[in-house]
Order: sequence, then structure tokens, then C-alpha cells
Amino acid sequence: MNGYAPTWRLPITSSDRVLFEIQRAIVEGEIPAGSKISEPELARRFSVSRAPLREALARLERCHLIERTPNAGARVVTLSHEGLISLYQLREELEGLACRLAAEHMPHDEIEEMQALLNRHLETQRVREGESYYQEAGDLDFHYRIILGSKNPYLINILCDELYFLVRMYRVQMGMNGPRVSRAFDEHKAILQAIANRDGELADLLMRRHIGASRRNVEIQLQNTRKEHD
Amino acid sequence: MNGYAPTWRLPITSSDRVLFEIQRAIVEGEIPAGSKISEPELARRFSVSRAPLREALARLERCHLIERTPNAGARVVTLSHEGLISLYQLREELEGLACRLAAEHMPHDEIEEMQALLNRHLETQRVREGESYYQEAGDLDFHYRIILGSKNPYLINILCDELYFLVRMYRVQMGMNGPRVSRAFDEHKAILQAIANRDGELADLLMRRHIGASRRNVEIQLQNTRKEHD
DNA sequence: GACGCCTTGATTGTCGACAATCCAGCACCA
DNA sequence: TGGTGCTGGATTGTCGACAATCAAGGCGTC
Repeated sequence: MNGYAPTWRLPITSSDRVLFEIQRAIVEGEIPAGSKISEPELARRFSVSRAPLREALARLERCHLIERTPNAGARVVTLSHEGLISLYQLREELEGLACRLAAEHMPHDEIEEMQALLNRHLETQRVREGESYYQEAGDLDFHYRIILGSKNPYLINILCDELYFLVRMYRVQMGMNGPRVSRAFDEHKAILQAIANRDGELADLLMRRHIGASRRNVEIQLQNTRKEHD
Repeated sequence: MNGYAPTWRLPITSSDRVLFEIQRAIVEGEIPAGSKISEPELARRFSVSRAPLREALARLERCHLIERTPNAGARVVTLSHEGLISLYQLREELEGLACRLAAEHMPHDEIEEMQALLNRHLETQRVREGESYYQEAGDLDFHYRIILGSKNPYLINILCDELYFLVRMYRVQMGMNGPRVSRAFDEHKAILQAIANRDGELADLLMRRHIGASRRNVEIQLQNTRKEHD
């Protein structure tokens, strides 16, 4: 299970299974960024034929985890500073929109469920301070639910199915946990409150700030590492 | 040829060829919206095996022209009012961002080329008044170039590769030419001028207005047809 | 010694056939 | 008569093998 696919189709085929495995392997760096993908090798590794494997590769390309060129094969994407910034730019815009739409369309019970969820996150976060994995899971879950609350199928597809694996990959492999752990919860709470008040404009603004803060945080982090390398 | 793929990979395989043909057929309604896709039938029709056909289907799903469910096959998407509105919401946001980025990153020569292009469009539009196909082509071309000018690869991919076939499908099959033909050129000119002045904020605003006007135009058009049906 | 061509090996793209699954229609039963 | 389970046909998912294409290394030539 990838753990975050919002609404996954059933039943699950071999191609799905292989897709999940490779997604996880790439996101966690088990298959290194930039490395070449060998179809026969992966087919053997997962004990399937090349047909379902290629189906899985097609979907990996869709979520930007690999890049394919005809007759030349596939490579795992190489992470770059520019790529990360481009990703953040998109997320600011799209998740801002998601907030505005969620304020309009998200049903009451989903909002209440999120508030309960946020309280639970706050507790567990106080207990196990710094356990970044759970913190990351909670953060992604929060963003996921808002996106789903927008009820815009194209927006949901782009963010949850196509972009978020890349987001996770950058987080894991570039070690993004930073000093924003505690502030994020307050920001989440404010965003959710705006949605509960059906104030789409404010929710939009707060989400853009929330992601924008992450982006600027990342930018200075990248500048520092760049200076270290000089 | 789809005619608008921004940067198409070479060489072209059978799967690419089939993809182009089916894309065109679906966009132009030759394969009706909502109809079921038969893999053996299409394979015969295009004289290829099912392997490249399925590859093409996977990519058709990626640009939202078909929907697949495991073990049940694929259907051409059904157009709906809600879907069209969702699409416009996304475009407002994404193309607004594209404008802001284009104002920052688009090189001078590309801007000059667009200005020349716009003048040419204005002339041909005056000559052959109402030839909606060329007008549509010109409009799409304008939007394409701005998107490419943003230099954000994810944004480019989403808009040019995944969303614009749907936009074209809605335009063709719902007959969107409306009374906005002449105003669109002035709006295009203003947007381009803002980009040339490196005023990203203004370009963003103008583009949102430009697409928002289309959306509202479509909304009242849809309300009218809905009333007629009552 | 450097450049270009050809051969060779491996990889990808495509094919036809088989296995697993689903859907429509019918018989059967309460 | 309405609902339920089964069966046959068709469709999809998967497989192994072949053909087309590309990349690397050796050879010959300038």
C-alpha cells in the first residue's frame, strides 16, 4: 500500500502491485535518483512479465518519478533545486485553489473529522517530539483531505496522484524537516478554521503562506548547502 | 499530428501514431463521448497489436480523454457542465501562474515573436471573419506559448500535455465560439504587453480575467441551454 | 594518433496466444 | 412474479518470443 492514494480503484492487478513497490522504492531512494531502469531486471525482481511492468512504468512517468525516451529506456528523475522550486510554485497555486474550493464544497462531517484528526496529531506530536516520519505522514494527510474536499476531480488527480509522490521523494531524499515542525500545526489549525467558517479567500491566503513559508525555508536551506560546497 | 504538442519526443513509435489518431478522433467526436472502447476493435482499425494500443490508452487516460477500470475496460469521458467548470477553475489558476512566471523568464526574442504572431492573427481574423477553427487554433497557440514561456516543466506538462486536449474537446463538441471572438484579441494583446513590461502581477490578473470571462460566458450559455431543456 | 564506419551485444517495441475476470442471459426457486 | 445462482461468451490482463532500434567497442583509414 502506498498509504496515501486517496481513492484507489479496485481490484488490484499485478501492474498495480508492481507500481506501488517501485513508487516506494524510488521515493525512499532504494532505487537511486538518476539511475537507469532496466526492464528485464525489474521484471525478474518482481516476478512479473514485462507487460505489467511497462504499464507500471507508464504510470510512474505520469507522476514524474521516471523519464522515458523512446528506444532508449527510462531513468529515475534527478532531483534539482530548480525542480523543487517549480514544484513549490505549483503547489502554492493549486493548494490555494483547493482551500478556496474546500471552503465552498467540503461537507460539515469531513471538516469535523479533520479537526479531530488535527487534535490527535497535536497530541502524538507532543509525545514523540521529532519523529519526522509520523509528522510528515500527518502533514500529508492534512493536505490530502483538503484537496479531496475541493471536489474538483482534475485538481485532485493532479495533486494527489501526480505531484505528491514527487513531494514525498524530495522530502525523504533531501531531508526536509527543518525547524518548521511546531509552527506547521498552528498554521494547519488556522487554515482549517477558515474553511470551517466558509471563508475561502482567507483559507486560500493562509495556505499560500503556509506553503510559501516552506518554500522560502527550503530556498535558504539550499543556499546554505550551496555555500558549503563552495 | 496533433499540431500543438509543445515539445514532442522523437522518434515516433506505433504507439505514438495510434495515440495521435485516437486523440483526434475523440476530440472531434468521431468516437462519441461516453462510448465504450473495444481494444480488439481499435487494434484492428489501426492495424497494430494490442500492446501499443494499450500504451496509447494509458496515455489517453493521462490526458483525461478516457477512463479505465480494471477488468472492465475503458470508456471515453462524458462531458458535463461540472467538468467544464472544474476545468476552467484550474485553468484560471494555472495560466495565471504561467503568466507571472513568463513575465519573469520568457526571453525577449520569444516575446517579440509572439507580438508578430498576434499581429498576423489580427489580420487573418479580419479577413476571414468567423472562421472559428483558425481562430481557435490561434487562441490555443497564444496560450501555449505563454505556458512554455513560464519555463516551469511541471506546469507545462499539466497544461499542454494533460489538460488542453480536454479543452479542445469541450470547445469542439459543445460549440464554444460565442461572441467573444473580437474581444479575445484585445485581451491577448494586453496580456502580452504586461509580460513584455515584465509586470507579472498584471499579466497574472489579466489572464485570470481573460479565462474567467470565458468561464462566465460558458456558464450563462449553459444556463440558457438548461432552461431550453425544461 | 584521431576520426569515422561497422559489427556486436543488449535493450526496447511489437506481436500472437493463453489465463483470469467480468457481463448478459437463462434456468431455477421462494 | 421477483430474486438468485449459474453458465457461456466476450473482454481484459499477462506471458514468452521475435523484430527493430540503439549504444559501445574494435577495426580500418587518413
